[in-house]
Amino acid sequence: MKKITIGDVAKHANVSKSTVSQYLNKRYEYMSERTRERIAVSIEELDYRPNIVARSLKQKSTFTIGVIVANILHSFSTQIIRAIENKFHENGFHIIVCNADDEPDKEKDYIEMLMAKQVDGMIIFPTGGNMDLYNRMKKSKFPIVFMDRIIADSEIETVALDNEQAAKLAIDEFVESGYRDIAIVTTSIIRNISPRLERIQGYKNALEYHQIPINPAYIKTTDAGMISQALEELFSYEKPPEALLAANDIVLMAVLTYVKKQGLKIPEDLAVIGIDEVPFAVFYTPSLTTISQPTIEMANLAVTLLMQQIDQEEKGKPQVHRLQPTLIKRESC
Amino acid sequence: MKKITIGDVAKHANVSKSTVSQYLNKRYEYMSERTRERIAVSIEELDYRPNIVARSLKQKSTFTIGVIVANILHSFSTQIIRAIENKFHENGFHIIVCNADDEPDKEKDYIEMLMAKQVDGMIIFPTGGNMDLYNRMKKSKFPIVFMDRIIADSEIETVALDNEQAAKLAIDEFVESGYRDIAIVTTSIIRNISPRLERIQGYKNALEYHQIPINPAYIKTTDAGMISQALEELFSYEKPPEALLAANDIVLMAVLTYVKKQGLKIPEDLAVIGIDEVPFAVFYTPSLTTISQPTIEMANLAVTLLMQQIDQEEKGKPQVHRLQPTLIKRESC
DNA sequence: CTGTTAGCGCCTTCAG
DNA sequence: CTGAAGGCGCTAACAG
Repeated sequence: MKKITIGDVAKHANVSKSTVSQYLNKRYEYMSERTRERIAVSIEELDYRPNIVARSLKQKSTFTIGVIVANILHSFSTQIIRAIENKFHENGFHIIVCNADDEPDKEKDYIEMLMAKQVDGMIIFPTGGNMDLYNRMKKSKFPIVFMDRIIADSEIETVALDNEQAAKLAIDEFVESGYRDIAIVTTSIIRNISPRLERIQGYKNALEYHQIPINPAYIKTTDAGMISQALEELFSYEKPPEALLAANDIVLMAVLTYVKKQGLKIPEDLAVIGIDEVPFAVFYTPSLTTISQPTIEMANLAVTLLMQQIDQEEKGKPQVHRLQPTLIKRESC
Repeated sequence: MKKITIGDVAKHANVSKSTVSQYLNKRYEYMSERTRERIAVSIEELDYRPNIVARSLKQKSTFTIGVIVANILHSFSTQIIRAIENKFHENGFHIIVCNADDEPDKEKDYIEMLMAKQVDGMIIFPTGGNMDLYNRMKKSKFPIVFMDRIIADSEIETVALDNEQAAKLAIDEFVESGYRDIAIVTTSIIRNISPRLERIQGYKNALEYHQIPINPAYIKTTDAGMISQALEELFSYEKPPEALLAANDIVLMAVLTYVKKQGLKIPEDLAVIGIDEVPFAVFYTPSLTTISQPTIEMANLAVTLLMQQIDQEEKGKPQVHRLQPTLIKRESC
């Protein structure tokens, strides 16, 4: 059951390897009708398939893209991955998805692996812990675009949400509904992950805008596993918040779990808005008001930007591209 | 910024390419301490990374595995993918994930692409629409394991849930809670997708076991988009069911949406059990009783079986490996 | 212990 | 219009 190669086809069709190669690459302008036909038949009969690895070696292009997400547990990540895959599939590219688990070391490993595999480019949700690597890649003009998280001074094309606006949308909604004691809880901030910082900033700005004093005790940032403790604290205050912005889907789920355990009622006891659209938002009772990210556009933009780099279309200065969130009004606020 | 190769390293270290190659492959038993050191330094200085594509061409092994899921929208798929990726990562393998979208043509495309890319093996959630292809792969001893869906006569190692048991667990629970009018709804069955068929069969067997007559009107199978209509029908009957088994997570979500729209109360108006564990099961009110698949074990088993094939460990007849579901008792029944 | 020599399967001039 | 020859970067005998 040996693998059949271009040589076998050539022999079978009584032509040379290069002729077959021409055929494969659709350069049959200067090829006789007859040979073309013969080659087609041979390929068919032998059930030949070109070896992409060999081709890649020669052409320095593997038609595969590496995608590294910081944390695949966020529904946002999987949504983006799906959209990216779709888009690349249209372009004949494959993607290799890697999950860095928020660990810079793992990310580094993956980046090096993917480089070694000669991927044509990468889309990364950066952990932020590998500046040197990012810079080296940038310097060597390796095609790369960042997603979701802004890495200061990285000079790398980045697609991100307008996070301040996301928080603002939520706060505006809360305020409009008459809430003033509004808390925000996000996952840990110690590694300066930009969306979280920005969402908190947006929260503060929005409160200020509405002339509501900022209560630092209403801002909780903690590891995913510690969210329920943070909530307990929040609700042990003399004046617990009446509204809460969950800065991502993981926080939202923790909040809902806490709410259930405490027998709180939404929105009477606590109004809730979550950033990130979640599948259960519609049928949860009450249905959940969310701030949705335009995942498809974000993915498409990232793909486009990457393809431009791959195709060497110089594009001036790399930028941060901010896409706009939208509020999906439901009943939790 | 040219790519630096093994040749550059050799030159830099004043040795031959093969010596460097030895070094890279950790065969330094017969290598002088000095050369080893020199090579290490050169690699460091030049920031050299081996080109895996070239290595793959030579070694006929790419250390990458293709994973094709029939439909990535099932949470089960993503859970399995995560687990598979984890496991392969331990083995130094990468995976390329493809989504066939339940379209055999797309599946075919992907299989051929992956073969062309010389992946070392594939794990497939088969659509069932490419028997000829499956057989050809099988015949050529290409390493492959099927997941989730049984393809009759395929002679391919398969990891699947004991689906009849899954349904039985649910029915037993319903019956124990005093329900007798029990419906089941699954996504479409026209392409004979085995888990769905088996779950229905398990449902029937279990009812029979409990000496409850089977009411065909209580068995609904329909496209994902049409589930709400099916439910409407179900509830327009003179005697609507009091309990409902959602055969997968997509159905479950549709059911919950319907329930909300109609203002039904779970479990008073309708008891519900869903097959597939879902993230919102715990905090939904009432929390949802589910039948959980042992995703991690299933993934690990699939990986193990595939690795055995890759390592040429002949294993006698291929089998269908059935893993056991477990009931997670909560409040919806 | 290290270097030489041949490829892996394909693509690409460049003759013919 | 077609074939011969060389090379992509790496590995694997086989000499030395």
